[in-house]
Amino acid sequence: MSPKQRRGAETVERVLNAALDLHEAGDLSMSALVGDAGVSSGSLYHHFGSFDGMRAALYARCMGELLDSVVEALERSRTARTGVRALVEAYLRFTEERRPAAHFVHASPYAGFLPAHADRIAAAKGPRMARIAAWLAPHVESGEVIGLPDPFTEMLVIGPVAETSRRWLAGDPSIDLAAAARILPDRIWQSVRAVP
Amino acid sequence: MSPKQRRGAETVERVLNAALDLHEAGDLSMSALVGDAGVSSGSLYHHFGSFDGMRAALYARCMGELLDSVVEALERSRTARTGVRALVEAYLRFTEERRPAAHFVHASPYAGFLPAHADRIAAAKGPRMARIAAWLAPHVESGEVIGLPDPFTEMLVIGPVAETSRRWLAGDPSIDLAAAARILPDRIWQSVRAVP
DNA sequence: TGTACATCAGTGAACGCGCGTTCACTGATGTAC
DNA sequence: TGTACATCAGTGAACGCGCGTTCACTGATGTAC
Repeated sequence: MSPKQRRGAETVERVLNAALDLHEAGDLSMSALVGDAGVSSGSLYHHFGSFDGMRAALYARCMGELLDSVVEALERSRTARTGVRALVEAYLRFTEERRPAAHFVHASPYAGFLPAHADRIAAAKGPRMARIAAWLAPHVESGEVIGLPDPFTEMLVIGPVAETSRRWLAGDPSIDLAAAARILPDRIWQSVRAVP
Repeated sequence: MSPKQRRGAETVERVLNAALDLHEAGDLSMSALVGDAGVSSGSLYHHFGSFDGMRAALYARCMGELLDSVVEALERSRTARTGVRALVEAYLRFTEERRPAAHFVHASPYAGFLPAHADRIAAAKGPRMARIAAWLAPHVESGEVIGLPDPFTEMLVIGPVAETSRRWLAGDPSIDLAAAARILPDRIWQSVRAVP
């Protein structure tokens, strides 16, 4: 189902870009997408199998990009403290600079198309999450970061940042992402550091 | 638009209950709702004005209930530390015990019906949020809780809990709400306490 | 270098379905006198 | 206590619309010999 020719890969890109724009405008549908991307519905089915398949592909791409920028920031950091700070800042920067992608990522979890394409999503998330875990492990072992059962360190770090992004994306005028980038990193660090 | 007779109030309740069940089953639509609630579409329009109006009413009800249980837990606590703990536990308990309501609250923010009914939502949230703020203020003034610009204390407390709930609601098997209730309160407290 | 052929990519009219909405109407409830 | 009347509550057939999907087809690309 993934494109075998250069022409096909370009079409897929064009469709996903148009879909992201349409979703940001609150008007993503098959007919609108076919119009904006300049592609026939048949071609869209050729590449994605279904409309939901297209949405799953778009979700995998956006989520992959978000995790990439987070992982990149993380792997540039040496200490646990600067790593947490860099991760938080990268997440917030992605939200601001790539608003449509961040919006789609946050809007999708209950959209219903994820369960049917769980494998594709896992393929996009898995390797990146593994790199995050690999980065974190030595800092837990060294006693800088508290060791918690599996997803809770992630919840503590991602939780406040994701909630802040979500509110900003929903148009809450009381959210200032720049202020969040100043305030949240230190506070989040306090929640995951190991105090001997 | 709110019911003037007892009969009307009962119908509204019956409709909202059926709608919540249908949403939990992933099948909330006008026709399904009319069938399950045993009400005509005309009656539904009489009370809610539109399908989206009905969803806004359901959201306001669920969000009000969630905030009520959180506020109640908070106001039973005297110290800042036990308050944060009680809030986190109440939120997680609500997620587990009132799954359909929690699910609807988390699934709605990007559904598109909220902006058009913002006033109704604000009426449900406002008073409860004010009580939370009123509870918090003296603990900030006394120097127990760090004073942060407006929504950031909320982000730090709600963020990890909301993210945990969301994952659990989405069916993530790695999330254990009981473990979350054991681990998160202390860690969240570390993120908002003022260390002199 | 040229041609045959399999596969990939793309077309777009047509389809059925289920959605939310409307409206002219009947029945129930409560109040005024 | 009884009756008239305004308002609230509820009915359900009918409607139009836009949705995602299908399919028989043509055109483009790349490979083998």
